[in-house]
Amino acid sequence: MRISYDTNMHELSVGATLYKSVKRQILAGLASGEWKPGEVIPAEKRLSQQFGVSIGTLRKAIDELVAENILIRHQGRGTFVAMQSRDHHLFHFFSVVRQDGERASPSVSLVQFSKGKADKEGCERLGISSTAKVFRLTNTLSLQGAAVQIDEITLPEALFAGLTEAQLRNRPSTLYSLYQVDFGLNVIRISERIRAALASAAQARLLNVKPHSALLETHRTAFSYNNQPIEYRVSYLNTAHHEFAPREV
Amino acid sequence: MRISYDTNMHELSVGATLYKSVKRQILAGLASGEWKPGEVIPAEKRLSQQFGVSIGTLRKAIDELVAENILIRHQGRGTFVAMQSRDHHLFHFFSVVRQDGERASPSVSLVQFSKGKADKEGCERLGISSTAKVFRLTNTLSLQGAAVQIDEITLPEALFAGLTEAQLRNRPSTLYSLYQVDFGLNVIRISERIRAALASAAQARLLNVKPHSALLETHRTAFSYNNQPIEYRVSYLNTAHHEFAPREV
DNA sequence: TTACATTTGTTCGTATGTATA
DNA sequence: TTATACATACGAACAAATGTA
Repeated sequence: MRISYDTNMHELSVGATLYKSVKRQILAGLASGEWKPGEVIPAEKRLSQQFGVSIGTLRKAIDELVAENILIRHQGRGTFVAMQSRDHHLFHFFSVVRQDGERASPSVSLVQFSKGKADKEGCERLGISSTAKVFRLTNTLSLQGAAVQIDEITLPEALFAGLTEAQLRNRPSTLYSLYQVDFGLNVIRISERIRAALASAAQARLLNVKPHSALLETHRTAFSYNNQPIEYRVSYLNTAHHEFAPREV
Repeated sequence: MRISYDTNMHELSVGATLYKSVKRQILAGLASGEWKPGEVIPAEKRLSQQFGVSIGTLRKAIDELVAENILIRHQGRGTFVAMQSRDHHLFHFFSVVRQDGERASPSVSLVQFSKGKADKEGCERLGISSTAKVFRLTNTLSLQGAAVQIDEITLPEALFAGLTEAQLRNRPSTLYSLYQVDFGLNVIRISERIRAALASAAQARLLNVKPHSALLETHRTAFSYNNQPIEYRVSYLNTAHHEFAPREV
């Protein structure tokens, strides 16, 4: 058998290999909302025909997406778009524990909501221009009744068009679930950097500590498919009775 | 073409699938020392013949071992047994980066070495009695010439019998390499908790900061096989120009 | 309960591309 | 240049799990 590869047929210009191209096309389908979390995507055979590649190539593309926890395969049932439930978001992305090791889910309270421009670092992390409009919100997180963390969150207006304060106050689940359900934005990865800082007067008031207490300052960028940054947040944690617990390695 | 699968030929009794069986056989070769860290293993074609499987099946077995960082493939050169080198320990367990994101390896300086008893938390983390003897050492870590972190390390004497100050000062590589080479203790997992703290006078002097500056305080327990704790350390990081970078999730 | 269609999982073998020594 | 080794791609056959008629 003679096999000839006509690369032009498959638009291989960027990622160089065919299966990477297929992977990108599947990711595009996810990003566009064509296939939503929890739903089943078309069968391998059908997708391979649709993309004009062999079943093996299609499987290799899906293999990588499964390894990245973006798709989930069930033999005999199909391949599904991974769903990030409240619990997933909570225990996957919330790393604060009590000093005795006890984990609990925080109760969130919105203290400020406005529209404006992002600061310099926010623009960089979100990959937006310094003139772009953003939503800015401030939350306090309470554990066992006491406020222990302040979250200052920046969201690009281009991605969260129409977001309202009421929407935030009335949301039934986590913020990341709201991103998913109301805006089709799935947080699949976060990148964090942690520093120590001294509490400002305003922070001290919110957290009920003395000014110039030591706080844990975390800068987080949250990404969706295709490494698109969708949220930038700076958090301030009172570590008098709680700690930050990174993933074990 | 007629394909018949004679499962008995491949000893599939345990892992159920052929490639899993091949994977186990490769792992056995590694454990037996047939192929040593840093060495190249036989070519895929040769291994597939040796195990009596197709090249695709052999590749699938190796795929998983590569994903687990047990083997490393180099196109055109061969497949190598992964080595846990200085760099592995460094970049796997050292999470401090400069605020511009630049990573560098720290230069370590021993400032104190003694034998005594562990504090309460040290005893708990190491699972030893409050009367057990331990080694206590204090290091400063410098990046770009300036001290940025203090490490206070506690080691059970039962595991590190005969450890000397000279041994620590003259070690050619990382501390964890010394554990491995001189005491046969492999650090395979660490558990950390992070707080913010105010610098004491002594800490301020070592890190060249003002007393009551904010420092990042990390409590780490290092484990060997079978979840045996072998080291407890408390670190104090000056985050004026550096940050703690957890694994991305 | 059984039979069947559908879907993913595993295995085979071959051809060709790309990187390295 | 040549040989070797891994990387990508094709397609076929069969196995196992699942849901449904």
